[in-house]
Amino acid sequence: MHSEVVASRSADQRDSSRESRNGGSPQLDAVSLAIIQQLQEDGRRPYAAIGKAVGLSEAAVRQRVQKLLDQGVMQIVAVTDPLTVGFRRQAMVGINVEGDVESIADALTDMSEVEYVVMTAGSFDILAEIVCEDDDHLLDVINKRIRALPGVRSTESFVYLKLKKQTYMWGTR
Amino acid sequence: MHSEVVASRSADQRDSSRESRNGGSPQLDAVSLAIIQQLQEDGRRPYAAIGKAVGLSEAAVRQRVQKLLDQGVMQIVAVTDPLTVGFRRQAMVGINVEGDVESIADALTDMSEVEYVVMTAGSFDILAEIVCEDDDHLLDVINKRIRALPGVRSTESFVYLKLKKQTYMWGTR
DNA sequence: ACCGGACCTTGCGGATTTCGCAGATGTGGT
DNA sequence: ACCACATCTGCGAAATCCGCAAGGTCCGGT
Repeated sequence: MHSEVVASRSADQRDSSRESRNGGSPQLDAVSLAIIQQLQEDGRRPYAAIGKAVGLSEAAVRQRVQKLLDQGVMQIVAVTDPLTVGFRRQAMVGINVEGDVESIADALTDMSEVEYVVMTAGSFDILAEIVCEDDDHLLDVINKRIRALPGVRSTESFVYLKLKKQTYMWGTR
Repeated sequence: MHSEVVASRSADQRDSSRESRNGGSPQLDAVSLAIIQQLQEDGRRPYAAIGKAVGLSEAAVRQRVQKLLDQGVMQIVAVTDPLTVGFRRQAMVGINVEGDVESIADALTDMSEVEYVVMTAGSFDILAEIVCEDDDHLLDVINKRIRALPGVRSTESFVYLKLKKQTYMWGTR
């Protein structure tokens, strides 16, 4: 039979009851974690190779991956460096709102230039990341479109000077 | 022969000289953009299917994708929802620095809990996103590790209440 | 006008991967 | 004990990947 992790597999599986002690919706066991880890290194890695690495058959890996995708636990996608794709201006915008915060957040979500929207506790109600082609574009989005939303009390912008880190390695620790 | 886009293909390719008017380092033409778009929808989509969609042969798509990966223009990876993977506390931290900003940014980059680091213009010198398992963990990272860095003058935290949008759709517009 | 380079196409096998299904195996509920 | 359910394994069959070779076209340089 194949390799390293195999011996302890059946035990590991039973562990899934324990792992499910995370509060997340569809509980993840150690094996699924390992699979995700593999796919975080290379989203196109073949199922057989993953199976060998985590101690599962090719078919089993396939089923797990499919379920993880169906459940929305993960997705396999191409991610790009905004700079090389022609977006030269980015900014984080802190927003303060009067009235319904969530409806403002929804409005931001509908803007294609807005890459990231999160409601927060602290001196901002919402943080939104904006990706634009140039300064004009950025100015337009912030001043004409965001500030124009009814209920937006104030905004503060943090223009990106240099992106130092950007990982997609959740669950890898 | 195959299908829709074929007729206008040779013309499209010649357009690539125009598209290269973006300032990005390794200029991207419209076809590569379209390929990226396909892989943003499904990172495992077969080359033949992509070729049909963008009007290229399977072999050509294969070569392009390989080059895009080699050049670091894009990567194909699994991305997960932090919540379901067991990280229940996230925050954005604004940091003010005295002295060398970049060395502080580098120090943050080395922390595994720090998912995102960017140097900014505005009332913060650095923004860092932190992903933690629970409140204790978050508190530890912010108070014990970040504030402990020599040169960090002050920090302000924005704990995430609700993530509303998170896309990886750059270049898709 | 000519050549070289970059890129695409078509075509082709062979190795690899994907995919569906049937047959274990283990677990929990009644 | 027995059944329902979930999961894993083990296959072939089909599809995909991958390298390679032989052109073709367009462009820029000399």
